[in-house]
Amino acid sequence: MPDNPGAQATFYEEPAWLAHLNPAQREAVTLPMDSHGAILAGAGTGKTNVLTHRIAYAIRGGMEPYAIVAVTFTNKAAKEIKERIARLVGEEAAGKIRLGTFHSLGLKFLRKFGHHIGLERCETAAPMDEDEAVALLRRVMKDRFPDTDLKVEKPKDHYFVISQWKEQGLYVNDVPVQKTASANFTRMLYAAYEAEKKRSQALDFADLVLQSNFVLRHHPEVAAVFHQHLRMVLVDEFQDTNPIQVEFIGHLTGTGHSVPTFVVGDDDQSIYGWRGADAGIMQSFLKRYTPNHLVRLEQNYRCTSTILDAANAVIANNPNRIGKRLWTERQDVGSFQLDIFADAEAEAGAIADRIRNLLADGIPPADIVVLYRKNMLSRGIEKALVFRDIPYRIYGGLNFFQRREIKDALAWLRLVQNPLDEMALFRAIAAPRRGVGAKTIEQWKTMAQKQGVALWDVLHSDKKASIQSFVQIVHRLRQVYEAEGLVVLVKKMLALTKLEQYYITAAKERGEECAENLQELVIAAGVFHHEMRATGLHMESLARTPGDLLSEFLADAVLNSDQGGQKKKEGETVSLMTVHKAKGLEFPYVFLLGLEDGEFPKITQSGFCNLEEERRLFYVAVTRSKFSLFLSCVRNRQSFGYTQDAGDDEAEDGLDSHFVSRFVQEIPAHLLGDAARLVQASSRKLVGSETGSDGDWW
DNA sequence: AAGCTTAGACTTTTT
DNA sequence: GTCTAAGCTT
Repeated sequence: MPDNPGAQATFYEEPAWLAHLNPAQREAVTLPMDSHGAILAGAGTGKTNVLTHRIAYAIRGGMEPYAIVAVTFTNKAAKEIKERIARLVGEEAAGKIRLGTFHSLGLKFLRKFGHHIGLERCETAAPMDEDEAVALLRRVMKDRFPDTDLKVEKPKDHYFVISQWKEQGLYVNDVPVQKTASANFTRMLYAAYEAEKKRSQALDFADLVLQSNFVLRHHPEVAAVFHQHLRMVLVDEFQDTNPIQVEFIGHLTGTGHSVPTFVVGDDDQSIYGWRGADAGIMQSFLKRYTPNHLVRLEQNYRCTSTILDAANAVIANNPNRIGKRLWTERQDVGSFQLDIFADAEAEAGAIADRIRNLLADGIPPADIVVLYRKNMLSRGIEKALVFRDIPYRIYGGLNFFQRREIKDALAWLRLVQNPLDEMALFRAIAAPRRGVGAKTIEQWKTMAQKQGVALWDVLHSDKKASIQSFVQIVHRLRQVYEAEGLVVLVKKMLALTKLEQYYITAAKERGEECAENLQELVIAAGVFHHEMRATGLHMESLARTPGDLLSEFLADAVLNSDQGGQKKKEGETVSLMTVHKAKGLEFPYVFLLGLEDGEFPKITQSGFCNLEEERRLFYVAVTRSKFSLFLSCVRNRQSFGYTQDAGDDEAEDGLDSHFVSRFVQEIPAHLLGDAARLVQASSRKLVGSETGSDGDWW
């Protein structure tokens, strides 16, 4: 390193700006720049701080910002990291770092190099969302396998399996012959799905990474450009990466992993196994990327010792950990309690009351979060909060860009961006209705095929007035966009298509809401425009193509779909989210509800349960709390409008038997106080029920 | 082709 | 209970 000052400059020992870091953090930040590093960072141990300081350390040492790639798992994390780096090295340098999620980096890559896989107009490409991908598969099934009963062979199920294969890195020809007829049918569908996708120039989520890998594999000259220019690759939340993402990283770091790679993660917080992530990925990194340094961050700055004791005790039940134990210097106790309610209504009411009291005591709403295992559980709390006039914000669930009216509007925008987008065409032409249905489209399709032209060209020769006006609107909007930009385009689109009036009359009670959402879309476009202006490029990337605003906006609507469209501002509301969404976040007051065994851990109807992953999920939930943690469960929880009893026999103190989550029972009794007695009463039935270490357990 | 009615699914987590 | 898709009617 010393004899190569140009590329790596001088890295001094413990500069003053690193003085506030603890020894382990400082060691991680200042690891030799020419070796790989794996940072095992427990919850609340300053993981992001280490990552951002490592980047700043490199830049201050003379590394060019654009020689650094940093990959995160969510857009939110990318944004936060960028802001924090900006504070360390300034906006300009921070803006040059190639930072983004795997998917946004993959998209940027394909926008530049997609022509290698036959992607036309690749520079403005955008992926389909999941609904569209499933719809495409359904169409394939109908066209190619018309005898299939779609109620038996559900498109969604097949899409799920195909996605799993793709996340594992299996291309069509890599999937082995399956054991069951149904699985082999999926295998056939995979090929047909890929063919149709290619024909219609569409991409699904997995393609963003998988197809990028394909290009990098088969075009070493492209890959070479990256590892020649890159000096450092960093991966956040490395425990959640799946095989195709690991391969993507491998392509960037080059043959023999010549580019120093710095991964940060926590095997105890690996909660995306269902998406192909392998909790053992940290271990295999240590084997494959050598030489390397492993640094453990175990001092926790977030939680009280009570909460840490509980979290450590629960996670200790997982075998196969790299192993670490969080500790804190904090002496304050906060509060930690469990409540058991009769039903979900009582639970929601009690939580909402408690939140109201906290707010009355002057606690800012932004300090409070309600966490749950699955989105559906937000409903009860929502109701209770609305009843008490408490402002809240739901993260995740059905998001803004997935609403029907918004998707219709986006279809118009997509058509303006690319008239050859057939899916957008079908959607836009029916919103509002203009006398075109399945039959007409079939005719057009055959006509297009016969003449060897695009569907869009066929529309031009149609003499019907409604079709002509449709075509005219698209052309007119294109001119509007080119002359006046994105925001005016969205406004004019609503005006010319009369979508708002259409929904007000057609959607009845929901009409007003639809119209409001469409107005919200104008605002979202304005915000997006503003952000792009402010930051130069929204998604910094490997392939920094300038890209036009419309195609960036459309891609953002798919890749970053949970942002935007929320009327209440962040910071003024209580937060509601799933535990998955909460990873990486922290709140002084955390409510964790729905802690019934079978719900959390989730046990499927077939009896399957990935107990270790569920336990990690519980560990993530508990360690979000900076001060207070309120756990709760109910004896009866309704689902689908029906009441289901939790247990059929009763313990002597009137409680149903096995309903409290086994994870709660793994918490040392002395930490739970009064509630421990109740838990113990319900735990007798559970003794010995845990058989296997993971996977199926009964 | 559009609008209405009904049947069935959804409920694990997300880019 | 709520939402969507398929089926039936106009």
